[in-house]
Amino acid sequence: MPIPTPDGEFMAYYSAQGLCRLEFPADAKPGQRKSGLTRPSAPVRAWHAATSKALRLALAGRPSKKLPPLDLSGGTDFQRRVWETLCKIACGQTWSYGRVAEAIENPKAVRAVGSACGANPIPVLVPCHRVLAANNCLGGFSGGLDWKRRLLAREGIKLPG
DNA sequence: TAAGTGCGTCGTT
DNA sequence: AACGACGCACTTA
Repeated sequence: MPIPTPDGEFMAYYSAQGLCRLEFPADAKPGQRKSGLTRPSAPVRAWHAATSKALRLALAGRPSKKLPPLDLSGGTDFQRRVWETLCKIACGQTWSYGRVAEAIENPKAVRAVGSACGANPIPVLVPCHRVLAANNCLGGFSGGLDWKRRLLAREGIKLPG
């Protein structure tokens, strides 16, 4: 379901367990089919309201009080451990990939942590953008580095350079 | 200091 | 067997 924001229209997808995917606005919107022939179920509508609110707060660089239930069952065990760890990073804070690796008690799996971040199905709400490389430099971002910079800037985080 | 190279390491495909 | 959203040690200029 679409989520209009000042930064464009995000797309949220729900499973029976909760929010399972969040997509950045598509820069080009070709055959945007009008979905929503059926009205979503009551729980999904409630989840979507929570998602929308949390997303708009996050885009404004503010911590969100409430999140919808997240369905992370799409990932492997390792990925879920990483994603759950990401959720512990407070707004306005940044961790290094190495610190995340330590947090999941697999300190040498630094590079694998990077891969897991890249596979994060719910960017912004699962704050993979708060993970920087060891030298406090940007690293990468699945949605594009410009997004990562913007999100961090709005949380008041300054980057070298 | 800044930029480039090489290698260790590990989960995923 | 190959490939990364890494980290570190170690050159060069």
